[in-house]
Amino acid sequence: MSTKRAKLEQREKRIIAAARTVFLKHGFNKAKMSQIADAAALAEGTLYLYYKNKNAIVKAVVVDHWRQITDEAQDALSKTKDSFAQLQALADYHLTMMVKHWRVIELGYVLYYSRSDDAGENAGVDFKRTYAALFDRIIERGQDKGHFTNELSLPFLRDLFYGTLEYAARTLVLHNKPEDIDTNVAQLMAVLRPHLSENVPTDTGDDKAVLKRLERAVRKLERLH
Amino acid sequence: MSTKRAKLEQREKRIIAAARTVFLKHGFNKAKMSQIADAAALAEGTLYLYYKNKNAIVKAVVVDHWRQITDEAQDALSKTKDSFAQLQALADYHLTMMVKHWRVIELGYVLYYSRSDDAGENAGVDFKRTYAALFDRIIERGQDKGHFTNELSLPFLRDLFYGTLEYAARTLVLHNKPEDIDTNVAQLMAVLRPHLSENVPTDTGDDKAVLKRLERAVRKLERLH
Amino acid sequence: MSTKRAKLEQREKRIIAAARTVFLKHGFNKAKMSQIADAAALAEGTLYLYYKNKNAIVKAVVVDHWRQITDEAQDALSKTKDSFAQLQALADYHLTMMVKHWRVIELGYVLYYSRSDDAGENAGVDFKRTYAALFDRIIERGQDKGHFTNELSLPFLRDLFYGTLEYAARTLVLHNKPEDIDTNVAQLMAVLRPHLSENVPTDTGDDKAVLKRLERAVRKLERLH
Amino acid sequence: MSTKRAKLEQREKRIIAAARTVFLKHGFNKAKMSQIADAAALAEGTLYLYYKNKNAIVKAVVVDHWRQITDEAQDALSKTKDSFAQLQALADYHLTMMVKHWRVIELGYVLYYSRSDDAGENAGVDFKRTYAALFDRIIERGQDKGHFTNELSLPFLRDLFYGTLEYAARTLVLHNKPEDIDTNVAQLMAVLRPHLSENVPTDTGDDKAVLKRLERAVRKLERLH
DNA sequence: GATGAATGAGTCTTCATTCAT
DNA sequence: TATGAATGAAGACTCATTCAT
Repeated sequence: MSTKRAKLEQREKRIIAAARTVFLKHGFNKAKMSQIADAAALAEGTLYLYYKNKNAIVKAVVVDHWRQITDEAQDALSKTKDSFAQLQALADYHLTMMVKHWRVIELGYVLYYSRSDDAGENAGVDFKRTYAALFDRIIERGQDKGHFTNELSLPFLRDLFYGTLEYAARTLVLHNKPEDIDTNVAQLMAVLRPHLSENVPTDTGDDKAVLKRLERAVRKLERLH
Repeated sequence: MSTKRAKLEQREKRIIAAARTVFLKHGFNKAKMSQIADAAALAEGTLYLYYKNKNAIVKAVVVDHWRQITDEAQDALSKTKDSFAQLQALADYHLTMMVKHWRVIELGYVLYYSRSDDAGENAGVDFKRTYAALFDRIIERGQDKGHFTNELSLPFLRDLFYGTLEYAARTLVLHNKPEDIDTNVAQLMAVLRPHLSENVPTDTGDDKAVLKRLERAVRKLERLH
Repeated sequence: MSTKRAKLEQREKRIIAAARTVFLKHGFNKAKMSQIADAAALAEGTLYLYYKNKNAIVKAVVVDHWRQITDEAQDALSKTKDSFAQLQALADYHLTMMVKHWRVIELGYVLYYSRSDDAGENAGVDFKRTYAALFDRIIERGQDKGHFTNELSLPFLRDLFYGTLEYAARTLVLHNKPEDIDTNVAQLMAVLRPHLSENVPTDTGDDKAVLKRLERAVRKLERLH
Repeated sequence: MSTKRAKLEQREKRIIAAARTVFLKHGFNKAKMSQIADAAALAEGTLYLYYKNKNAIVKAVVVDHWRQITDEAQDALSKTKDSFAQLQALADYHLTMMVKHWRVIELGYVLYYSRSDDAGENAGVDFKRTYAALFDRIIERGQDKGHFTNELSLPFLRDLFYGTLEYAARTLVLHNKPEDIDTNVAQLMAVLRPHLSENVPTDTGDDKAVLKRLERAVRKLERLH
């Protein structure tokens, strides 16, 4: 019955949701199976009907997360066909997501660094891959269409893109300024543009940027008193 | 007395060195106090004479690591006075170090994400700060000397710099290509140069002089925070 | 109705057969109810419609086994009327069976040594009795017919017979030499013959033994009243 | 310090003693580590300083038992130089011991039938070997001295000897008649003698007929029970 | 100061058994 | 009757930390 299948999936989702909550609150090691069971309103043993062990649960949480944001990101990209605009949309989406789901990302590291003896259990730890490929595709298409140069290597561009945004996210989270997402995205795009677009008469609006920041600085000064 | 002090410090160093080895090999959770004690050729109980608990030891390891690389980086920087060359030297040093000491970095996260109940224990987790400041100083001095523009905000530049390099390091480590350090550094510098150096044929604005002075003023205001 | 009864019994047999397979493969404790259910092509819960619990199933397996080999042994015995030949046939059958079904025998011990709190559950653990009685009957009949002496007590003879064969079976199994069954049987018979057959010049002290037993029998009779 | 070594061994002995008690009372599977710890007046964790796991403890119990009885049996044998007398002494000792320590013997089976994945953990499960060798040595020496024939193979003799005694022990235990040890030993020796001794002058009794009839009468009385 | 044996709280996981469907 | 998903009690084992020597 599709009902059965549906119920099963719903249970799985409930477990994942519960687990995510608990893992985010306590981190992998301090999260207890009993807490997850409680949060999912299930018996502890029941968890093991759906997932082999604690590791399998984190993996499911993380994989689920990346699948979900891959879908969302794809939606965000579909709104424009311009390669550069897509890049900006991805940057925006990524940074927003990172700030919001910071600790899920961290959770992913648990998977990298817990090598189990059971071969095959580590399979599917390439959860980021599809997501990361979104970036690659934008770049490659842009290059195919002749909009982008390939002055910089794709791996480097990717590292620059995601690395910068991850650090930016961390900065924003630590300093508790999630409102600066736009600024960071804008600056990242400013950095990338000349290395992607063919003959961009270096960015106009330079002075405007300065003026904008002046305004903000002034506002802050005003607020300080 | 100074002998006593010296002996104490030496013991501490031996513990840190031992702990670093063990932590790097097994990660925080799988590293056992007994292993650390063995590696330090001390009894387990003795560790507790020098460090309150396991957490205190990781902290010491991480703090020590960052202090050490801060020193080394400073040495690397001292070889030139040209701001851009310094930046390149820092990038080179940082990437090399990251590739080499990848897991120490990861170790640092343990500290962020293990909130102990004991207030104050989490103090001093700003181990990266001094190190990160190296970058800031290069940029600021470059700007002060008029070599660098401040088209991009310092926090953003910092995130771009370290974020890109961390991701690049991860890529190099995962793909096992530590020889590509230079390529990555070169590309990063290529990306940064136009946003730092003055003489790049930026837009042919006339009122540049004014803007420039304005910019510097803004920068200082911003730094005042 | 008899159809119903028949179906029920068939189900029980299927369960027993499945359980035997699983128990033999894994031993009692490592055998899982789920495995038995799988092997019987039934749902786990269904097992409990036929047997109260896991213990009841082992018991059924063991009892069934002994009943079955009792039948087979009886067949083997029916081929001759000579007491000694029957004894040999039984020895041969028993050793062959032991080597083949070694672990079923072990399984029987589980029943002895798992005292359940539920009184009465342990009833009927005398599964071996009927089988062991085969030996007794051969001896007794042989004695009745005057073919066998009773120089040795029946219990002792029984222990000698089965004990020797069980150890022999173990030896054969451990050393993986199931072909030596005949040799062992032959030696056992050689040992028994002089103590059973009349015409053998029996050993001295024989009369004393008889007298002693007479005394004991008398004493018991006295005690009975 | 020999004090240290002594203390260690004493602790081990205390654990073994405690474990033996608990295992005998509950059997392997139902015996809990916590019970053993309690019985040894130690913390549960302490057990693991001395023994790797529960299995290691049973093994130690069983091995210790067999070593001990091997020693005791050797003492018992040393009291005579006559091969046959030694055999009788061994039979007597063995049966007495089996009746007394019945369940320790059973415990040994746990080791046979619990194959661990950890290679080498199963090493030393030949605890019986040295003990069993006592029998072999008596037989072989007897043969060397020309006192024993080798009409029957050594392995068969061994199986006969130990098998019979084990079954006899079980019978005695089950029927709760530990006083019949002598009877069983006597009968076993009676069985073995003609197959070992060279020229036993069997008695040329005349009054056989009388004895025979008496025997039958006794047998029937005995059967009446 | 140094030791390392002892501690025991803490947790994942298993699996016989139940019961709603 | 049959099912099999859900249960939850139970237990082996780990390891950071303590403390008597």
